[in-house]
Amino acid sequence: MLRAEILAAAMDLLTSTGRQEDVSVRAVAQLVGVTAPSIYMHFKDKDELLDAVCAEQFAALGRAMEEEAATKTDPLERLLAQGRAYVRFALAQPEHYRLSTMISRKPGSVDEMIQDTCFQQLLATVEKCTEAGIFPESPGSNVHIGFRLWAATHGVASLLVTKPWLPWGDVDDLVEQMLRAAVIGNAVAGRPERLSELQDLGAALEPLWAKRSVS
Amino acid sequence: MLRAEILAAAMDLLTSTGRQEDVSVRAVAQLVGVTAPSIYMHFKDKDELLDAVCAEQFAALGRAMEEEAATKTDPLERLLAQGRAYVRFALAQPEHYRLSTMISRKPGSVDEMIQDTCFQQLLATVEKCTEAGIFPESPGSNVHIGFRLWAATHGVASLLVTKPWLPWGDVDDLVEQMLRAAVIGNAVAGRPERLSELQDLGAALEPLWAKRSVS
DNA sequence: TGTACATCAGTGAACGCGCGTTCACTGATGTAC
DNA sequence: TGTACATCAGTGAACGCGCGTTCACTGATGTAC
Repeated sequence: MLRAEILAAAMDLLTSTGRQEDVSVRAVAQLVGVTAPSIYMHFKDKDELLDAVCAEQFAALGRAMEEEAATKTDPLERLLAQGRAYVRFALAQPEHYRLSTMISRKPGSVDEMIQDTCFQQLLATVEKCTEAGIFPESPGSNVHIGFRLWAATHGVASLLVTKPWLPWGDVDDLVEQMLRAAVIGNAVAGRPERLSELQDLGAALEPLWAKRSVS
Repeated sequence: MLRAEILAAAMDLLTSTGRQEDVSVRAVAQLVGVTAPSIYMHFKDKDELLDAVCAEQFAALGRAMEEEAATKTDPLERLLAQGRAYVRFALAQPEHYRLSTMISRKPGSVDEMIQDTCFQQLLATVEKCTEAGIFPESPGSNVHIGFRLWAATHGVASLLVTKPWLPWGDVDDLVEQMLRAAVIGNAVAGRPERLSELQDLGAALEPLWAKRSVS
């Protein structure tokens, strides 16, 4: 038996039961066709197994984002493509997404590095966008923008995953609008002078920069 | 013993252990100073108790948002205030927030109505903003904008709660920027003609409306 | 005022369960001579 | 080619545990006469 088989079984189990708490060492073993103690030949304990599941999940997410982004050359298009891939991926395997992003796993785990890879990918695209003049530039601003775009994307993915029964309307539309609003918002925010170009709309938005400094 | 005492104990336990899975019927009973079976005089089962915890949580969130919003009259200021209150509330009781928004509880539960109350509050402010000309108007657009603003706010709250060790920088700043970007994005998105007012920035953002219709 | 009774919140013991994990073991496989 | 031995993935039984929940019960309190 291979470590990979156990990992695959754990992921399948998460998909088929749809409940993280139903993934027990015993159930995984049974699915592999092996007795429970065998698992411990490949994983120190259950936590290590779940960490591996998360790592695998993030690795796959990274691949999905890369694949989708590869179809575009324009940096802005790439950014949107990555966002779409992210949400689509989350919705395809909701329980995996929940496990990876909504359950606190120890920060020192394997997954952190791979998770970071996903973010680096996003960050690279943000940098390209900044070079193209889409986002404002200041020290560290790309990372901040990256975090905010991630938060926006995660926000919509996460709500769709945990509250699928709400009347979201057309999901593709929601995601598209969400991503665009996030891009536009981050492009314009932090540049009050651009807002004033929007004439009366800029005036309506005036409280956004009137009372607080925007770093 | 009162039902309210049990509820309070359950909420305290969630705070003090910081782990949802440590909230057992037995532990709650012990904290109240009562034996486990007594719980069943006030709650049908564990699920009903957790549902009540969620409901209480959303009720408190609603109060926090209302309180914060009450300090502002300008609709845009109110919107930002509600967002700030939301995130602050989530960060004050991270495990409560996780339980309420990241664990799938049955949609038919008590909490749905109260949860809806929070959203209605946000929606009312969005409507006022639309009337003030901040957001574009089309059938159902206020609800869509409400969902997107919620997603943005939840996104940042949720990441801060589940991944507090990431280098977010100053949290207040992050939240403020996030909320502003969300507002601006939703104000401008869906009105391509406004984007073109942004001159060269508008040109850079051109892919956002060039290839797809924005409803 | 005193007794009999009903009410009912709370008790203590027990149920069956599935869990993660351990341990000494088996038995097939590959290698050395 | 045949025998002796080492390796080691996988086994089966068992451990202790905490869980949600049930059940017949107790014992304090309030009411009726």
